[in-house]
Amino acid sequence: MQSSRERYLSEHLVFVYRKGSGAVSRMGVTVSKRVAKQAVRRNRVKRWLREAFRRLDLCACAEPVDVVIIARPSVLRASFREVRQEVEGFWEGLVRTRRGGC
RNA sequence: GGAGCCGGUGAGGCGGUCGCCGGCGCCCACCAGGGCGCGGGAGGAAAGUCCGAGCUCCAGAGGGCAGGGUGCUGGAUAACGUCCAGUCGGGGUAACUCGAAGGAAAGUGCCACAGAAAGCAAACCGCCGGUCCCUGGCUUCGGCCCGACCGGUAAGGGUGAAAGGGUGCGGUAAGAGCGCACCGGGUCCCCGGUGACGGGGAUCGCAUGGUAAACCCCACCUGGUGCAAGACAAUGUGGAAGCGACCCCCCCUCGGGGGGUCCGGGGCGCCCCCUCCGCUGCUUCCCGGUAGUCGCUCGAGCCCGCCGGCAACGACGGGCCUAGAUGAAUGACCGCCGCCUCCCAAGGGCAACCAACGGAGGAACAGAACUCGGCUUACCCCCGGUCUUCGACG
RNA sequence: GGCCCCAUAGUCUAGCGGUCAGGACGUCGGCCUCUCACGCCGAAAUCCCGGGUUCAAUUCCCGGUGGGGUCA
Repeated sequence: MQSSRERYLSEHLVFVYRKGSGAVSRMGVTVSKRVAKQAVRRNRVKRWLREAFRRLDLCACAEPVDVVIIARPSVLRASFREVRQEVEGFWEGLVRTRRGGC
């Protein structure tokens, strides 16, 4: 995944993605210790990202996509609402190029 | 009312919607798996990994050495560097709290700079006594001062973190435990206490500074390894190295088996005891590949009652089952109630003060990773104590 | 998750408990030179932080913080 050239950057997040190999779109999360030393803060960011991804309309995209979301240290200052908007912004930009249904 | 001390089984509650991870039951399915229902799902520190245990493997965990740890006393405990009760010594007005708190007459080392001198006594300035008159000064010509030499002195000055008990009086040429009083200290005896130690008496003018979180001595404890331990499976007919010497006995054709001595190796610091291995499959190392199942949650467990004990804790009886993930599960949103701080102030009270309604804000530190017992560190707030203290008022 | 190390000028490092914490490279200032280089002189450190032991701590002890290594 890391070798994929397709990337999308937002204020607090980095999205690395490529055409998916499975039947449905999948996602992975990277929250390093650089983001926060405390495990509880890293876990909260991961839960936010998983929750935001779960609420996307995955059927909007023509082909399945694998994406890795990397958190930047600035997410700690953001709220769940902001994080969710960034994920939705990424997904809408992706869907615009690959319109379709399930 | 303010400030504080100690303790705590507390760490918002209820309801709803969408999700996540295990368990149990039923159903569907050849399998992979899926559906429905019920029930469970982070902490007091889950953290740091600083101690102690269980458990695991190293054949055994047996002796010694090295290394490490602990260090007032008595008890608690599976154990501890923890806890409880006390002793002594600091801190605080107090409630209370803190203390690596054995030994410096077993030995060794160190004590920089400064200072005369730093551990054994020692005289730089000074003080005092004696002798001398070469030099200088004064002279009433006897001498005197300065000085030199010899001796006494630890009271004063100065140095230092520290200078051989402290203060006062007497004493003396000047001084000095030289003598006395009080304080401190050593030795011995008696009494109380299991003991640390405390109290009392006698006696010694007092000799031998500090440092052991310097080496060390004494007492006690301690084998290593850590669940990525370890077990089973899956995966390569992969590569390299090792498998010794001699003697005796038996079956006796080649050959095979057993025993002994030495040698080599393993036994996770070293040595010993003991023990295992030394050729047709094992050991060690390297390279490639795979991260599956178990270990994995019922345990020195939690709650209640009662008894023993000042207490830590223990005995008995009854009840309960309370997370098991593996790139790693608890999140998102909404409603109501409750909590804290500040503002406003109806009202209550003799007063200090308290305070309804309303408004604004806040709710910490932090996420199990084999499991327990502690310690340490982080942290808004809340509750309790016939707790302490200060202020105001009656 | 377990275990084990390290921390000293900008960087890499020395440092029996005792004055001014030593050295190399680099940086800055000055001298030398017509200028640069070389050379010479000089400057810059909370010894990671907080306690304790000691007369005295970079050093010894305890507790934190931040880095690094290793183990299926």
